[in-house]
Amino acid sequence: MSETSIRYVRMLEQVARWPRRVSCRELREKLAAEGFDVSKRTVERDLDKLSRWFPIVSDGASPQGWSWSREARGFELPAMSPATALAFLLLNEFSRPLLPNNMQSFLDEHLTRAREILEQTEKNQPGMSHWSELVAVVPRSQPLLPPKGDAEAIRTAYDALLEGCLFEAEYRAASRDLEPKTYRINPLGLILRDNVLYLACTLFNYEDIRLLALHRLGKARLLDEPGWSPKDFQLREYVASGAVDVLEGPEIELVADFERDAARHLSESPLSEDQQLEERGEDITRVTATVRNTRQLRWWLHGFGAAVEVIAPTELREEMAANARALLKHYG
Amino acid sequence: MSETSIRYVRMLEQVARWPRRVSCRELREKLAAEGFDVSKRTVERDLDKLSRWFPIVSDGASPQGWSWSREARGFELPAMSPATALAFLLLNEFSRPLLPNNMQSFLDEHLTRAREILEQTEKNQPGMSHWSELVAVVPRSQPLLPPKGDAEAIRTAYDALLEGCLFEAEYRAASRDLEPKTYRINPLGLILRDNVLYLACTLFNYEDIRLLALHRLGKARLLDEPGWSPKDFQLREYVASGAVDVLEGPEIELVADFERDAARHLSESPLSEDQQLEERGEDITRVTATVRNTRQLRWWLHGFGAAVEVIAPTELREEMAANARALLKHYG
DNA sequence: CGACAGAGCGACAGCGCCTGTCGCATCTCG
DNA sequence: CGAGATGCGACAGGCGCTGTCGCTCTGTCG
Repeated sequence: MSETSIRYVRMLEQVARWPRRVSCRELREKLAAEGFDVSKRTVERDLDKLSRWFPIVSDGASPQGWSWSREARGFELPAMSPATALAFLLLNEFSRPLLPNNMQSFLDEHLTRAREILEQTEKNQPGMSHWSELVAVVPRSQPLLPPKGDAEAIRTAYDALLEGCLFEAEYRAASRDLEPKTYRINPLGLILRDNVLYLACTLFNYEDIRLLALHRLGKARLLDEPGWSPKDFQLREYVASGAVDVLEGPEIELVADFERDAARHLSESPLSEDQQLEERGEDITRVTATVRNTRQLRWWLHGFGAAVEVIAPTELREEMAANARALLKHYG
Repeated sequence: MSETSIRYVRMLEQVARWPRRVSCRELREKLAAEGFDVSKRTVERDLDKLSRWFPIVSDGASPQGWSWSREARGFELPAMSPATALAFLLLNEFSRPLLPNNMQSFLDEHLTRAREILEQTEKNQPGMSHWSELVAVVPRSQPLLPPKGDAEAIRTAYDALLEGCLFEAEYRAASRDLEPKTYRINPLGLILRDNVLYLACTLFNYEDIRLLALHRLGKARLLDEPGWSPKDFQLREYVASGAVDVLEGPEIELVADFERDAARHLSESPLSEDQQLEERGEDITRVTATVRNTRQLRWWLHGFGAAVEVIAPTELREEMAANARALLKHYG
């Protein structure tokens, strides 16, 4: 079989979505690296031909820069299966309130495709409910509205992180009235907490690690300077060290008495691999499990209100007791 | 330009991933529907040619069934951008403990691709940290382990829902010792709650809506009978009606005093569009917002422990007070 | 068991698409 | 202003693609 058709497909792969562009010269080199040895003229002709069938465009400059048009509806091979499309929809419903909206935007093209797939599937199955009627999410936690940010600036931060270079951006501090300040930022990693994305980084030439909330960035531009890593920096260790405000405590042996209804779901979604449930009659289930002693744990236990009584460890029980006394002071 | 190359791409689109298969005859009809009028022989030849360049295989039966091989690494056009790949990674980190594992599996091929994209990007940027060092998630809620289910059975449920037909499966009731029973199931919709997927459906010829936990299904097979909708059934309304155990209450005007640190994140991730914050000195922030009166709301308020005092509405305040008294009884 | 329809596939000839080359116009940058 | 690079029209040759034909094989139905 002629290599021609295959070359076309590879060319389409090499052309990236707008605003990234590729020149004929680069394209020819990349193809050569894959074993397709063709003349410059052929590459030019191919791009011209492909642009008649696919939404790829040239910017008209010299040398020409080719890219997939911004709103091009792409596709994948093999095509997304309807079951996967359904999973995407569910994921979207589920994660919308839990994820920063700028992160959602990265998944949008996949969601668009998922909807197309389902619509197509539906055409063969008239009479069924519409796909949007097939999935629903009952949220686990109180939905909070995700913060809005400057999409352009956030993308720049992603790119800088990936390319390992510095960037410059304005940052509005948390206190509202302060003027935004411009920083030279050396990105080290992304941290997602609740529905806020933080960028771990260093500023200017300082060595200390800072956290910037991505949605407070603005007016960003990439710099042509390589990034660097403070010695021995490891994102996971940094997070585990508690710098992000949530202490990863040591493991403890938790013992707590739950009202039976409250404990029921733990039999299917256990707290830990070694969790044990013990019915103690009179509507009480005793739960024993090895868990990390975190703020989340307290939050979760508090959530049950009076439906749970912590038995051990004693320090935790004492904390819960103190909290109960403080609560009663509020409500007299 | 000849239509030949375009036809190849369309053919690759029509061929689905294993175990779904397509025959030469079907393929020819589909191509004809798209305007590619070619002879049967040509389709046969094309498939043979394409299989030399792409991981598509024939099952050897007669008539032959063609599909993308099971472990084929697909690709998409235009290619996934590195920023999107990073978002996928973050999403995966984030959602792993919150989603049923069977749902994760549907996203696996996209994750594989995301990792490839990042690895390729990294090759041009040596010296940077590895991509897995670029993202971290600090969970918002107590991580529970997602329940494990029969992947095959779950996929069958998805397929039945999409194709609008009945299926048959075993179901293990929540009480462990009961024998699994076999049901004829008419799927109506999927509901995700916490990290458990439920299938809204009717059983046999009954009219009443039931919820089955997907991970308790086993030994499923599609039936060749069309599904049906109970009259006036609407998934969203069904969920909103509180059938899924979480009551969607009416809207209330919540007024509550938070400790200042506890309220800080509400300035960026507000409870509602109309939320108002008011500093009341002495480390107290008063929050006013219109929210739904749900169990989640109580859960969320409880989570703060003594760091929040509900002022209005009075019924809710009374509930919180009662809870405080009950708590103190536990801890003496 | 036999007949028939449909599918797979090798062979072949002709058309037309793809390709490298050449030359000229245009653009960019020093 | 000039050198080097890029864009593109023209052209001829080669070979890849296509429909047709015929043979073989498989599965099905009576």
